[in-house]
Amino acid sequence: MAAGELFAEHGVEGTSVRAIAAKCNANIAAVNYHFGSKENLYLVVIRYVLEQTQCYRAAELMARKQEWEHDPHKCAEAIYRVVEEHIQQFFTGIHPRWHGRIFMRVLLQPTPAIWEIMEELTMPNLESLRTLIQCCRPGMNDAEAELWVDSLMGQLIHYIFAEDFLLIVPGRRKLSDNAYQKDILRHVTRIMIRGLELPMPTFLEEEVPHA
Amino acid sequence: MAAGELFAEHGVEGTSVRAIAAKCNANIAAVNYHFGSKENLYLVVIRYVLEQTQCYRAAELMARKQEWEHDPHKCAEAIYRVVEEHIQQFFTGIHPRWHGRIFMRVLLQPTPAIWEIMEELTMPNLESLRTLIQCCRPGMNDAEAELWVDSLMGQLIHYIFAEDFLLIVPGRRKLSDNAYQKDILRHVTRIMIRGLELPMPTFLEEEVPHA
DNA sequence: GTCTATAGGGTGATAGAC
DNA sequence: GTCTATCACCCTATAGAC
Repeated sequence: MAAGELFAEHGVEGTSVRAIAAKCNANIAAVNYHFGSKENLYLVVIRYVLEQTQCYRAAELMARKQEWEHDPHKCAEAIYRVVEEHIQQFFTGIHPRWHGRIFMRVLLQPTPAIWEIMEELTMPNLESLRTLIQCCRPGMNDAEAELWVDSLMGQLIHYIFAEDFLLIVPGRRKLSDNAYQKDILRHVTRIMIRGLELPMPTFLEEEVPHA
Repeated sequence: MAAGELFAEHGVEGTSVRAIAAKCNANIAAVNYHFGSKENLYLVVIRYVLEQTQCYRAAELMARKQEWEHDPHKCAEAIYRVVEEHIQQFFTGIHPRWHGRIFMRVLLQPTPAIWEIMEELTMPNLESLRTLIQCCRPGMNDAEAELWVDSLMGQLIHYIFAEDFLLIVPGRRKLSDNAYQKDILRHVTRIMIRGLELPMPTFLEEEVPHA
C-alpha cells in the first residue's frame, strides 16, 4: 500500500487522500469507495503493518520453556534470539522502512480504535517478553519485569524513532548498514544479559564495534 | 505557549492557527502578526522547549572530570546523576507533559530548520554524554560509546514516547507517579552501571519495585 | 498592535454517469 | 468498480480599518 508510505512520513493529518490516489495512479473516489474514509484506510494500514511485523519468538520460547528455563546459559541465548528477531523485523530489509515508522506514529498517538488493534497484535508479544524475562530471573515480580521489557523495547525502538535525527549526526552509520545492525544486536543483548546477571554466551564475548 | 500543547498532541499538520488563537483567546491575525507563519511558530515553540529542557549535568561533570574519572565508584555515581537529571527534566512535574511530546515529534520528523536548533541545543548534551561514558571505560571507541548513549536515551525516551500506549495497558503506573519515576531511575541506572561493569553504589543495592 | 473581512486554495466525501 | 464533477467546509495568510 502506497498510502502507508505517506502516512508514515507525514502522519494522517499531513497526508491527503488526493496524494495517496496520485501515488498509486488511482482515483480519489475509488479510494473512498474501497476504504470508506481516510481514517479507516489508516486503520487498515496499521493492521497490515502490525500483522507483518509481529514477533513470535518469545511466545515460541515460552511454549517450550521447560527445555531451557533451568539453564542460565540457555536463558541468555533465549534473550539473544528474541532481540535478534526484533532487529530482523524492524531494522533489516525484510520490511520497508515505513513499517517501522507507522509503528512509531501509532505508539506516539494511539486512538481507541488503534489500541484495539494493538491489543490483538502487539500486546501478546510484550506479555511473552515479560514472562520470558521472569523465567530468566525466577521470583522477579511483574513491575520489575515490565521495567526490563521497557528497557529492551526502548533501546530498539529508539533507533527507528530517532532514525532521521541520528542520520544527520555526522559520522553515524545508517540503520540499513548490516554491520551496524549486528553491533546493535550484540550491544543490546549484552546489556540485557549482563543486567539480568546471566552468563555471557561465548559468541558475545568482547568484540568492539568496528568504526 | 498554548500553541505548544496543541502541536504536541496533534502535530503541526493536525493543528490549525484558528485552534491556537481560540485556545489563548487571541486573534487569528494576531498570531500571524507575531510569528509570521504557523511553521515559524512551530520553530519558536521547539526552540523554547529545547531550551527549557536542556541538560547540563553531563557537561558540568566533564568540566571537572579529573575529580572523579579515576575512581570507578565516582564514575558510577556520575552515571546516576546524569540519569537523574534526564528523568527530572522529562518525567517530573518541572515541565508540562507537552514539552516531552514536542521533543518526540521533533525526533520523529526533523526538518533542516529543526535540526539547526537541535545542533545548538541538544547535540552538546549528547556529546557530553558520550565523552562521559568514555571516561568511565577508558579506551572505548566512539562507535561503542554512541551505542551506550543510544541505550541510555532510548530507555528514557521510550517512556515519553509510548506514554499514551503504556497508559492503556491495564495495571501500569502513570509516569507522573513519583515512586514509578524512582523505580525507573534506579532500574536504568543499574542497567548502565552493570553494563559498563562499574561498581554498584550502595544506595542502588537490590531493592525491588513495589507494585 | 489588534481586529474584521476576505481572498485563494486545499480538504474529505459523495452523487451520478459510464 | 471506476471515473468526473461538485459540494460544503476548513485552512493559511493578508489587506485594510481602527
